[in-house]
Amino acid sequence: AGGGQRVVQGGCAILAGVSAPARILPERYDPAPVESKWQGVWERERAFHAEPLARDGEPPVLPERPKAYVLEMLPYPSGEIHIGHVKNYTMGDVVAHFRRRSGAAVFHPMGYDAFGLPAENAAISTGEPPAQVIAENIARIREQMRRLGFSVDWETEIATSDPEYYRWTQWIFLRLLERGLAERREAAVNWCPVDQTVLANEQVIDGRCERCGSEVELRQLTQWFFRITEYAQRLLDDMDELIDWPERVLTQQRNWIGRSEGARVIFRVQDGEEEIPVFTTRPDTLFGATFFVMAPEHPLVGRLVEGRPEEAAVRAYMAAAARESAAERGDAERAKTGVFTGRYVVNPVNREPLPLWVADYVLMDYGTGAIMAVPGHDERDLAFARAHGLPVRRVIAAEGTAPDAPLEEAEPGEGRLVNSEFLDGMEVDDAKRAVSAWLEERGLGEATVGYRLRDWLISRQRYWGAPIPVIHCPEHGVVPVPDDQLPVLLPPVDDYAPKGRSPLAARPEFVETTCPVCGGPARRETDTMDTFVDSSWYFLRYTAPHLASAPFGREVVDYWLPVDQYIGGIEHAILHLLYARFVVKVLHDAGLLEANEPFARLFTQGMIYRDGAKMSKSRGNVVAPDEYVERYGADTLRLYVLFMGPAADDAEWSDRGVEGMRRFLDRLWRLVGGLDPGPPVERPSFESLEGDEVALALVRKAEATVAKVTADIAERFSFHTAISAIQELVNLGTKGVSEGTIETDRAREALRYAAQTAASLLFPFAPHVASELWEALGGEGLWREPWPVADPAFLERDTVTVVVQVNGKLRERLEVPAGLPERELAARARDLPRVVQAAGGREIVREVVVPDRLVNLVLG
RNA sequence: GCCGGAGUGGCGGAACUGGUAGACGCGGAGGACUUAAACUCCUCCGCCCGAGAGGGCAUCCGGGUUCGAGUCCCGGCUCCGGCACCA
Repeated sequence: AGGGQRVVQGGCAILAGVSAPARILPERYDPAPVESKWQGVWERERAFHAEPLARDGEPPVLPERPKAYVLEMLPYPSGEIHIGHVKNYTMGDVVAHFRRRSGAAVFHPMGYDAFGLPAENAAISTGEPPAQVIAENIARIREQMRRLGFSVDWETEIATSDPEYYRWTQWIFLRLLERGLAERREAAVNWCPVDQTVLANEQVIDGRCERCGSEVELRQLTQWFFRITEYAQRLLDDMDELIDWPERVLTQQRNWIGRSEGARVIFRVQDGEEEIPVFTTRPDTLFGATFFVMAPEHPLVGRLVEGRPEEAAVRAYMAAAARESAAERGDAERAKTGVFTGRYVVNPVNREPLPLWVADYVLMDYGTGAIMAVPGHDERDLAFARAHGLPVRRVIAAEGTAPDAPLEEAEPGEGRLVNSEFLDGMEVDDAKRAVSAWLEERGLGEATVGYRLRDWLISRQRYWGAPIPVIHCPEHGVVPVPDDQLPVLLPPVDDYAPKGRSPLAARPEFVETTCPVCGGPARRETDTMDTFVDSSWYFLRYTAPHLASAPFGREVVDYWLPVDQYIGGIEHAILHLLYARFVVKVLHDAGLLEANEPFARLFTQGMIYRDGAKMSKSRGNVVAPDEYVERYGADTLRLYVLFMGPAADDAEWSDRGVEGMRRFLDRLWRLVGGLDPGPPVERPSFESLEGDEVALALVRKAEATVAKVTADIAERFSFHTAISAIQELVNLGTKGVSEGTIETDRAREALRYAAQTAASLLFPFAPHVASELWEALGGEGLWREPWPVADPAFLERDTVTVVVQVNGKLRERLEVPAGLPERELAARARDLPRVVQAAGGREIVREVVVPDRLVNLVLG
């Protein structure tokens, strides 16, 4: 379409002669100019900036409007964004736009999880410094996101590797240190031999490094831990009350925390003073204990065997256990090995001496590192007893089983206690309570709870992270860096390749310092923090991105938190999502924050596959977002990633599907482009459309679509059905045009109204093209246009289709006025020829009538 | 083994409170437009029988509840995710 056609609009139709009619849009939909135009408009108008933010020396003004903090998990700037990010950020954008137009103050920030191994490894491979690599990647990612048109508030953008940010990561570390929740101690820890650093338990998957996949070793090292185990119960309890999360994520966290109820029972070493407590979930089987086992790492083992004939064998066993990998150690199928120590412990309930063994099937970091072995009722203990010729005793007998019946396998659970003195005859649960009470009265134990969760190991022997802000003084031990000396800046180094100790240790000018307490010479801690520490509080910092006096402002953070809708990948179910909950609870307990939970609602998206496989560069099946933006436009891509299927499910990529989505936008573009110029129309009243079936059908469909799309976004997170509803509306409009049924003025107005509605509803998904269409239809600023509300008059029908069944089988459909009385409905149904035929003369014994829906005639 | 989720056309999926199974899209078949093609538009497509009218069978399998079940209950199968030598 040429520019000359605009003349027609100016009333010079005569001069323009018989040339093409006025067009409100170019003939063809070309996304590129449309998208850059609207991106420019939104940027100039600061359309998506939200207040309040915390600023130094400026008290915040809190809005009266309801707030909505909409957040997606921030990306790692280790390369470009991939198609999974597009899906993630588009979902967030839909919610943000929807809430904004529904009247909420919407906070929708973005940042970069910029510290950590991915960025550092990228730097190592390119030879550039990590800071430079991530700066380049951030610039590229930011540009990609802009081209996708996300309604992000770029004024609050942060990167966790920025000193302005990690200063406060260090500050938070110090608050944990103050509260006794950060602790340096020796423990058997996971060591990745390729990445040359320790890992948290959460970062070991099936005995392998979460990042590089290599088999993890166990090493005895002194490391920094966050005592997340102190919060195990609260992390569990608050799941039920405070947060609305997908069941599978909650289940994963529950499994990970692994609560089990049981008892602590104290065993005394025979001929010695040592007391060795055990944790058991089956204190009722205490009389069935026939031996006792300690983990090879148990600190008491050395002392117990010292100077004894068994010492050499035990020490050899301990050394062998220390060489095992995490996977070997965890393998339940392996033969049960162990050595006898020559010592005995005394069973507190019956004074029976039990031989004390050391075996690697007992783990040091669960329970107490020692167990009472009950081979009659525990599979592992039975395997060990059989391998080493130890006795097996029955203490639980199922109904009809003799107390001395032999045990073929470890029998758990149901039955009554036998061979157990004062417990005999009790049910298992009663016996548990009875024995716990008995032990407690005598100071020999008590009922207690065990957790599988381990403390969070946060130190890393790698360069690209926030330095742990403490100083080691020969006089004063571990001394925190004073708050006013933060940040402890990450020094530039030449060689940050992993060597098994922090590269910071090779910089004397970094390491050598003075003790803040005594001023004497001291050494800085050289380990850096796990990146999951950085990302455990970033959503707080967004509310105060440049605040210099504090990590966040109390009033502002209390206004925005908790995040109303958080969206991200399921892979963080027990990493980031658990850590962030923990850190927020700690800050809450420290009185720094009102919120007790960071994320009120969570949505976890599915993965996108291609050719039946996970996308990867090596497979060559990666979908590059930029190429699709180039070819089809950002709006098409955004729509397609949400249309693929339920947002929570995995989905298979299809280029044909993308083309189909583009065809839909082309169709809508042509529909709107064929309309006349003019101002937007109001919704016609229901009465005014009486008698005009075409007009009525269009407005009805428009209103039904409003209701459907609103519910799908707000209540169901069902974006693919919302999009298909808009497609139905558009299809009805294009069908009317192609069939030539839009003949009356009322019908033309209704079509225009339907097109406006389609553009309005499409906006959260495809904001550029929707804005352009809206403008073409005479509207302006669709991003601030109130979200439509359906008129209920159009949702009610005056005629309805009633289904007629005979014996539950569909036989006929009946078009009747809505609200027809039951008797009338049944009478009409009975007389239908097909019903009569189906009945075949048999008597109707029952009529089930659901008004406006169905009649079911039951034959005798 | 324990915990959680899921099984619907050729494919992705829809059916939200037990009431028309298959919306929307992909794919396929036929047609219109075109010199031709692309684009676009129209019609049809769960399976089986039937020329048709119509009928039968269909939501993983087997039972059950109900006038009526993809949806609820019981039993089983398969797949996916988490935990697992955790005492």
